Amino acid sequence: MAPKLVNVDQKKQKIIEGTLAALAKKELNQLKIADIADELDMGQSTIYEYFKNKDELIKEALEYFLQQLHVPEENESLTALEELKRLLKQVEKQVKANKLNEINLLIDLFYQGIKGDFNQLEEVYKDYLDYMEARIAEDQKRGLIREDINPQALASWVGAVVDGLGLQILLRSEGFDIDEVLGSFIEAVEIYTIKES
Amino acid sequence: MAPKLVNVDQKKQKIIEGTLAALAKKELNQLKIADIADELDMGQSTIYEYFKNKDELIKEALEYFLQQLHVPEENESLTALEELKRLLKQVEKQVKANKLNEINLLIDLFYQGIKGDFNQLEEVYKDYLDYMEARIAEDQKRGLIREDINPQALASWVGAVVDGLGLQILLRSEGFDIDEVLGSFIEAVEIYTIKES
Amino acid sequence: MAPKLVNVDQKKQKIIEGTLAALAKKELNQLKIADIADELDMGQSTIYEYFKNKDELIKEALEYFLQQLHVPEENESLTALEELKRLLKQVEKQVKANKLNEINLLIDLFYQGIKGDFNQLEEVYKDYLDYMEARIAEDQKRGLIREDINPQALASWVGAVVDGLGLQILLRSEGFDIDEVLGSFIEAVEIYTIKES
Amino acid sequence: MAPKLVNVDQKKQKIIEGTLAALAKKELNQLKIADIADELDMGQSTIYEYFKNKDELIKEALEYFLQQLHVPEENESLTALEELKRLLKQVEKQVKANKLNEINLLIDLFYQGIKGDFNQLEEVYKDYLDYMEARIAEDQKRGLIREDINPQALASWVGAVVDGLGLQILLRSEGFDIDEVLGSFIEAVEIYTIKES
DNA sequence: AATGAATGAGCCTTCATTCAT
DNA sequence: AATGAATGAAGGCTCATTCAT
Repeated sequence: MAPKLVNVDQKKQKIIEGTLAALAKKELNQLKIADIADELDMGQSTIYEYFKNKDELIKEALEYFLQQLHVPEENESLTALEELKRLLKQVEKQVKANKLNEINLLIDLFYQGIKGDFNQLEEVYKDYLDYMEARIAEDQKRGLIREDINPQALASWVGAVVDGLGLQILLRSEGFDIDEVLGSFIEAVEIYTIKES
Repeated sequence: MAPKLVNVDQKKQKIIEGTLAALAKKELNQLKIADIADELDMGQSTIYEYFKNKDELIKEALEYFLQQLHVPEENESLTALEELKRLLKQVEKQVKANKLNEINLLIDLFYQGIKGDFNQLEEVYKDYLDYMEARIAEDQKRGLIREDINPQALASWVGAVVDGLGLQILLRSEGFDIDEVLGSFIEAVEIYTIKES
Repeated sequence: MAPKLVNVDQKKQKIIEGTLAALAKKELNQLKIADIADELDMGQSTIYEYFKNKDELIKEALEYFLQQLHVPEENESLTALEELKRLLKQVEKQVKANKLNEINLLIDLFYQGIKGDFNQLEEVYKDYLDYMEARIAEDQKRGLIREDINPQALASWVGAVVDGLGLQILLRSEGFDIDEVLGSFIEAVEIYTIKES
Repeated sequence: MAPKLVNVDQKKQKIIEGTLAALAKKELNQLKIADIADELDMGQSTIYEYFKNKDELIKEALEYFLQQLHVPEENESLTALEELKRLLKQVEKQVKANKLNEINLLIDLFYQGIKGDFNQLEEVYKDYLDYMEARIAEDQKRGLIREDINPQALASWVGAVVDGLGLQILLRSEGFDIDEVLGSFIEAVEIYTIKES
């Protein structure tokens, strides 16, 4: 009679999900181990059977969260502009669905990343900009985007707007018409990039 | 007969500066009163003679920091584009002078603001965007900017790019050519806004 | 498999008793959490697992102490005079057993109550006087006590003497013959209350 | 030109009065040196020029307060009953004038005395009971009080009632008819003590 | 003599983490 | 494997007291 074996990874996964669920209710700033244990209906010490310490858990949870945001592979055939629209639409959707939690969590994530407590972010962020840069370069080959544009530079500030808008959304409770803003931005990018005949 | 008199505001100022200096060495997250006292070579309790509590001190320090970033009044005659260039130049200067501390502190500031621990930020940020919006609207009157552009929307995403680039600067240690990025961005804004004859 | 289980109420009880024991050695005024923890040979933080804060603990400890002083229900058939004698006998016993700690603690209790830091006392004290008043009224019905006596007034000053004597006992180290005092007082009450034929 | 000399005792007196004034507004428990300095409109450190430390100041202030309560010498020809009535009348007056501050301060005083932080009290209290005892003994000689009463015992419980009533007054906000209580008590003492013919 | 300024010692409380079952 | 129980370490804040002028 083999003892009941629990798949460790499965359990870690559960705890990570509980952590994210707890983060949806409380700032990372003041998230306690007790909150996570409560969320999971589990003893605090159990968490320590699967994670060395709180930092480790938070790190893995944020990593997992990042992965889930990742661009689906199937989209790789999109043009840069389409990809940007897709991305902005996603932001718009989150705002309209009032799922500010996710944006909020992203802010935490950036914060941790910048502060050096979450090195994964740098890598992931770079991957994301590289991906955007690759789309742009390809579009240039296809003749959809002016060749004299530096793909890396464009990817950089286009990516920046997404992050910056995230901040604004959280910061400005009123007088923020997201449709107008996104529309205006897209238009500017189109005018700037599109090869004039 | 007369005991030593200290200019209270001056002393508060000193403590605030010490706080900012301490913040240059340690995250706001984990900044202790002891750190500030050490930085100032002063007893912890002395700080409490001038500030009600830690939160108050942090708040005033961040406020002071914000004020120093503020646009000089004399610039009010700048066009929107000039103002944007001025702003970007300031960012560029900070980066090149390797004064990342300031940007870093700005990040803390945003973070605190978003988390609701520093309400001033919302106001200041709104002021800033309003200012930019006013510049744009005026330029439209002067015929420098296309009239069909929504000033608020433009101000919004232009501001977002600046913020987003700040994040990127801190996040990407290499492969980030700031001149290229800023140049490209400025160019896009020019093309988008300039009234075609 | 099963972790150590502790009866929470039992543990709280232990801590309360430790608190009272610590109070026997140190004034409530200057009783520190550390004193209680030391008394119990326990970490300070453990106390906070069972009590929200120091005030709460003190409150519950004093409540418990008060309860233990409470009149046994079986005595409810006593006459007012018998009840008074019982009460005074209890005081006498405490004095002779040199259990001044208890009286001392009562003083703390009164002090806290008067200062408004321990609202229970007012209630308990009122209950006690009400009980005495009821005994008196009943005795009046039975014809044991003169009807023209105001039961509430009598209960009031009879109760007062008990408290006042407590003070005296603690204050006067010598020249205090408790038997004489109690005897004299009882006699006065008898003469005053007994219905003359 | 002689330097301005301040009568030290006069200054100490002022500080003591300020302390009592401050005590009228705040519990002894939580009276800070700063409160006293504020009350006197004086720097904290000045107090330390006249008193070694806080304890010393409090002690002297309470002593002064006690002295002021003292029985006027001219009353020494009163009978015990008259003296008791005078005392109770004083209590009644304080209650009706809503000058609970004084009673409150007396409580503090007793508390400090009992706790051993204010040894003067024991002495003063003993003096007071001795005085009452002497009155009683004299009345016995004059034939006003039954000779078989132990003067010390009577003085003791009569004093106790007065103290106990002070506690009750502070403790019971309502349902306390002071006239009734004092009347009943006086009556009992009269009946008990008066020599029956 | 007077006092503004500075401060060290101390206490309550929180929380991540360990231990014992 | 799971967890209830225990706790050490740390930090914010108060306040009596001292120092320098």
